[in-house]
Order: sequence, then structure tokens, then C-alpha cells
Amino acid sequence: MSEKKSFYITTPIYYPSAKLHIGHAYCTTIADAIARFKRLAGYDVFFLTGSDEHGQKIQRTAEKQNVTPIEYVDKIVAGFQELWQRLNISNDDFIRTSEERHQKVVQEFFRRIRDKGDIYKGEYTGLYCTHCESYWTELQLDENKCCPDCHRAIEKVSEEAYFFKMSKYGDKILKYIEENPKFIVPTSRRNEMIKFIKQGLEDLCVSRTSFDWGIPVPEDEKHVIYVWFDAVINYITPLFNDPERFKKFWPADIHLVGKEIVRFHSIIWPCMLMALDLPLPKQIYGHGWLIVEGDKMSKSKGNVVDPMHLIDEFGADAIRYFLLREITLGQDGGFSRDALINRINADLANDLGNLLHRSLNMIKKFQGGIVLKSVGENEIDKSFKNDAMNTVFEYKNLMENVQLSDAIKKVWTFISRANKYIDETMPWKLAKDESQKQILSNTLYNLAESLRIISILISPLMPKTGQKIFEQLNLENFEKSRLEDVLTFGKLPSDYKVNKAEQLFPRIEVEKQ
RNA sequence: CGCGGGGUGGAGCAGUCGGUAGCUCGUCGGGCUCAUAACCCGAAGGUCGCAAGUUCAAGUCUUGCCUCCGCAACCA
Repeated sequence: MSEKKSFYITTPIYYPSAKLHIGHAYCTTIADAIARFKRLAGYDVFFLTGSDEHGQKIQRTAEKQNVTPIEYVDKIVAGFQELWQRLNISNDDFIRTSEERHQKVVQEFFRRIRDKGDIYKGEYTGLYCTHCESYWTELQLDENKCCPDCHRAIEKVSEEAYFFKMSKYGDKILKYIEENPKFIVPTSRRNEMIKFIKQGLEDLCVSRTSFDWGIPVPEDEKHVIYVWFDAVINYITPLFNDPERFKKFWPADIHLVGKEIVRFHSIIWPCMLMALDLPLPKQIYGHGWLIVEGDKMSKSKGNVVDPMHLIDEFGADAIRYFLLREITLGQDGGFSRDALINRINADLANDLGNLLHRSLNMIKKFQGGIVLKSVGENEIDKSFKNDAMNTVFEYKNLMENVQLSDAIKKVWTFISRANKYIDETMPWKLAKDESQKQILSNTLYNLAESLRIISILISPLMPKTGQKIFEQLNLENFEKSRLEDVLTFGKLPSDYKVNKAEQLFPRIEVEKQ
């Protein structure tokens, strides 16, 4: 048996200093849709998400609540996992940086790089606020050159720290980025990174002594390993202890990240991998942000959108659909309740839901719920089937290129086409004319078949909805569906009974102002 | 001279290698009655932020300006 092609995709590991908002859900939903599509296309997929649990901020928050850091993060992280479950995220593993399996790998990597001479002990000098126990950069200070948090005076402080010789790898990483145009996507981010490296890379401080909620530096335990050095290694942790798996899935195909952390993933992380003599990930994909009411989401602005509430109100698939359809991947996109409701009503209820409903209803009304065999075809059928197959083809190409929004639009163009097909064929007229019986059967068969195809095409974005359509069509084994199942028109069985039409998405009524 | 991204019909957006400006929603008119007051067809509506330049041809390339917004080495 030949080995299946493999595909490895990651999301960032989220920081449990607060509950997740819709922006996190956005990122994870994209990754999930890609992962599901790859599975549909026959790949062996590994999809990883997780939580980045260390650091001073967590330690301090836990202290404020009079709990230990691990008690604190356990609770928050349970919330992450619940959210992913409710959003139907199909991750294959969930990595927590506080786990032992991760600590071991981080320490191992630290040792290797140190032994190689690329980590050295030096002195970190920074602007320190004693009250907040926090370092700040020059640019972060407030207008009076004081701590941006508590506005007290800051002082210049030095502490012993380990540094990673990132400066050594500047030329190498620059060359790699220039030789691999698809390494950083979109191009705007790539340009940004190139400029950044050309300014010159500094060595990176990778340890701290001012707090202890972190992974100890091996053989020097008063230090803990700091931030990014710890975090990015998560992408390898689940593979590292299993050579087979490692061989199969590393390097990762896509690290999906927010645009603000592209730098860490496309510069720091690759430099670390170079120091370890490990292959670099194939692609860093920087997605945009969700803009809520014209503003970036943030706690201080009070416009944070809780994805859990949205799921309660509208259902996971509707949220998934909106995020994937409405926002062009790589760019910022607007999120609003009105826009969401608009999409649900127009695309999900009116176009898709109603197509299913009216089709099944006609099968019931005109043929007693039986999908009859299709024999022969006229010009209208032919053009319709042709459009179906073109849709599958274009969808496949776009999905392979990670152009999710465009791929979805193609499916909806076809949904529209199917609605139009009903208008063209007018089954209610055919039903009144005995001599048109076969044509009616053909028409209804084609509609049911197109719904089968649609349900599989949308399964990466809306797994539950695809499943529901399958059920109403009285088909089985939805989860075993493959892209191959929709590459030819006419795989739907015939002479069998479909189930009763149920509303997929009820319209959401809003009072007009 | 810190870096980057936007400004496109009423709203929200797309626009690859320069080649007749597209999509969704909304509005207006028509059609249909299988359906979730839904579906289908048609129409109106744009000096593509401003100015100059390159070109047979600029939303697209160059320069300058106006304006909004991010980043600036621990906020998806």
C-alpha cells in the first residue's frame, strides 16, 4: 500500500490570560477548514492547536486570584477546549506548554543550541518598572517616559540572561525568504519581514530570572526559558518523541498565525530551526484581523466579541460560514452582528436552506418522496450538470490554493445556479403532464444529486450542515465522504426514499428600525 | 526622513500579467407559485481619495499630496 500524502497545519497556541474572543475563533476556524479539506482530498492530516501557558503575566494573574499558575491556566484552558469542541474544531492534538512532553523537548532544544555555542550567557539591560515587575521598551513608555501600565518611574536594570545568537542567522534566513516566495504569505507581510531583517537582527534574550512560571534552563535552574523560545517549539513537540510521525509530518505545511506574530514565526522560529539543523516550515500564513465597528478588538475598547455567545445564538456552522466567506484571508475584515445575520438569511436560509427544502418538497409532492432514476438528458440538464462539475473543479483548485473565501463563493454561485435550474425546468408544470414524467424524474434526480455534491463541498466549512443535508437526503457515511465522490455527476443512488424536508437555517427576523 | 496597509456605485467588499469597472446586500420594475414573504429575470446608480507623469491604453505602474488605520522585538 502506498503511503498517503501528509499535511500538517497549526494555529498559534493561545495565551490564557483571558477568555478567547472571536478573533481566535477566526484563526482556528480557518485552520480547521483547511485541515478538513485536506482530509477530504485524501491527505493524512495532522492539525495542532493549543495553549501557551507560561510567563510572568500568567503568574501574576494567578497570584491575584490566589491560585497557583497551573490551577489558573487549567481553568482557562478548559474553556478553550470547550470552545473548540462547540465550534467543531477537528484538531488531532492539543498542546499545552505546561505539559511535561513539551518541557522535555524545549530543554532538549535549549541544550543542543547551547552546546553548539549559539546560546550564551550575557546580561539583559532593560527599562524596568519595579512596581509592575515588568520590562518595557523605549517605545512602549507613556508620554512622560514612565511605565505604560502604572505610570510610575522606570529604571534601567540589568539581569543575567541567556541569549540566542539570532544575529548569526540573519543572512541565512534572508536568503531563504528571498529564494522561497511562498514561505511568507501574503506578500505584504513578506516584504515587511525582508525589510525588518535588513535592519539587522539582534540576539534574542531567551531566559529570565525575575519570575519562575516557566521551563527551567537546564543546568541553571534559576533561569526560566522565555516566551517565544518556549512557545514556538510547541509545533514540534507532538512529533518529536515519535520518529515515524516526525518523519511524516515535519516540516509543517502551514503555520497559520495572526499578522502581528508573523515575525516570530518567519524569523525567530526559522533561525532556531537552523541552529538545530532541522528543516524549516513550508509556509507561514499571516491572516488579518477582525475589525469590530471600525475598531480593532480590544478589552480596553470594550468591543470584544465572545464566540460562545454567538454559537449559542446562531450555531457553530453559521459563524464558521461567516468567518470563512466574508473575510478575504490575509486581510482585515469587518465583523458585525448585522453582517452576520445578513449572511445567514441571504446565503444560508434563502439560498441553500430553501434550495434543499423546495427540492425535497417537490420530490415528496410529485414522486411520493422517491428519487427516481434519471434516463437521458436535455440541453438544460446538460448545462446544469456541466456547471456542477466545473464548480467542483474550481472549488478544488481554490481550496488547494488556500483561497477559502473564493472557493466558497463558487459553491454559492452553483447554489444559485441550482435555484435557477428549478425555474428553468419548472417541475410543477412537468408534474401536471404525464408525458413529461421522465423529464421530471431527471430534474428531481439532478437536484438531489447537486445537493449531495454541495453537502460534500461545504463539509470543510460547515461539517454539521453537510451532515444534515446528507441525512435529509437519506444518505449514509457522510464522514467517510471524499472529494472523489463528487468528481462525477450521478453517483447518487436512485429509486430510494428521501427524508422529510426540515429547515436547515431558519430566517432570523430583525425588527426594522 | 522608522515600517506597513487601506481610501472603488447608498452600505460592505473583489479586482492576478496595465486592455470595455465586477460581486453581495439594499432600491426600483417584472416573472413564478415547488419553497423558509423565499426563488428567477431586468434596471437605475461609480470623474476607482487628490494632482501630475509614463503609455496607443492606468483602479492597476512612477512621483508628490490629503486622509484613515495598524506595527514598532510578550495583544488572534
